[in-house]
Amino acid sequence: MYPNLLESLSKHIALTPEEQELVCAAFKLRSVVKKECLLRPGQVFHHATFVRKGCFTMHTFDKNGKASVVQIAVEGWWVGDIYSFLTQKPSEYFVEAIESAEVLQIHHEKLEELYTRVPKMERYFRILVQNAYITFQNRVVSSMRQTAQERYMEFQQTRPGLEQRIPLYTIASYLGIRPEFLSRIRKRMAGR
Amino acid sequence: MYPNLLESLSKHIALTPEEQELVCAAFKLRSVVKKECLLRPGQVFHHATFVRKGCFTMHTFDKNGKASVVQIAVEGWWVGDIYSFLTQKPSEYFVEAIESAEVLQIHHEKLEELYTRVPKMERYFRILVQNAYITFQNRVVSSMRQTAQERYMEFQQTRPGLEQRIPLYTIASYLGIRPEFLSRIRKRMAGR
DNA sequence: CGTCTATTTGAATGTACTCAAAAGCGGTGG
DNA sequence: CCACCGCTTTTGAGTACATTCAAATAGACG
Repeated sequence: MYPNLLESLSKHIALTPEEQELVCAAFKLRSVVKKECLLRPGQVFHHATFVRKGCFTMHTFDKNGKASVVQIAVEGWWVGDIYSFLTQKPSEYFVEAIESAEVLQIHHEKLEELYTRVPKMERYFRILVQNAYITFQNRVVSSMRQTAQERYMEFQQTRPGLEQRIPLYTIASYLGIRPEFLSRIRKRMAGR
Repeated sequence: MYPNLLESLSKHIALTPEEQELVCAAFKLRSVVKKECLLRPGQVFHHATFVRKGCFTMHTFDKNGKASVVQIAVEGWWVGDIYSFLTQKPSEYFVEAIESAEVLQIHHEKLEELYTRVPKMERYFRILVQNAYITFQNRVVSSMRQTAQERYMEFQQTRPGLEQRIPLYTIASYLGIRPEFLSRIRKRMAGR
């Protein structure tokens, strides 16, 4: 049994004890060392992946070799390329552990099977996709109307504790700015 | 029967003639005059809405009264706040006709009913959400690594014909820039 | 035609980036 | 335990991209 997974599920669906067992039995625990990649461009993201411990980023590199961080996931979050998982088409992204981590994974096929036994899970994953969708829509809107500093302050509020845990350059890339500039923003906010 | 709706459905699912009838019968045709709103902030988006003719934007205004255009939809597209529709929660957006238009609409409840008769439709709408999701994810990434001019050129390619059809300030807002600047970009691209 | 709105232009400004270099920091091996 | 290495963060100076504000021009519609 995986209490943190169940807790996350319980936010959207109510499972009976039997269903909880079925669900947990379907997932496998996997350890991931720092800098290990769960996904590389060209690969299909085969496993729905719940972070039990540690921290991941999903990112790509542009032609100049600069990273764009699309997603940051810590304990209690799902990580990975949702689109590649749903369509089982190759991804364009890296999914990389930036701390040593533990994840709970279920293979795409096995999830389909689980849906037939625990249909509520289908609802859960549908809600997950909806939320991911709204997250990106909001990110588009806030990148249109907010300055880098405003986006950084929003980041601090919505993702408390992350700044002291992950490198500055990762946050900068997530916010769509250069590390040098985030450094200046921090200095400015500290009041010199 | 609505041929353009059926054509759009056929891109992802194959319907029998009987199913096609069922589906078309479930939709209602509605005329919309220029500047009319199908949705305003605070309202729930009750109808899945397919554009048969004309053009719509989905947008909000920030505290300074500046619009942010989140979506532009023409014939053959679906329009509206997917999140509000799926969750039946109030929206934060306007959905406005920028040309007089005709849409095909199905109420949220009636769609649920249609799902039981034509289960393939559930698949169709799931794919629609996935595509909307990937669209926004790509927009986040391209706003991180591209200049305004590059985004504009991408827009021209992915949405051919739209530039001569909708106002410059709408495109500018969609791209996240000011109209004056888009005007300069166009001038620059025309070669003086 | 006149009015209203949309677009263009100019000048000044601000926000964020580039490049280069210095400083800080953590780990590793002598 | 300290010196050194590699990587991250900070700092400085110059620049590019995009905005602001104001005014002029162009287009659309009645």
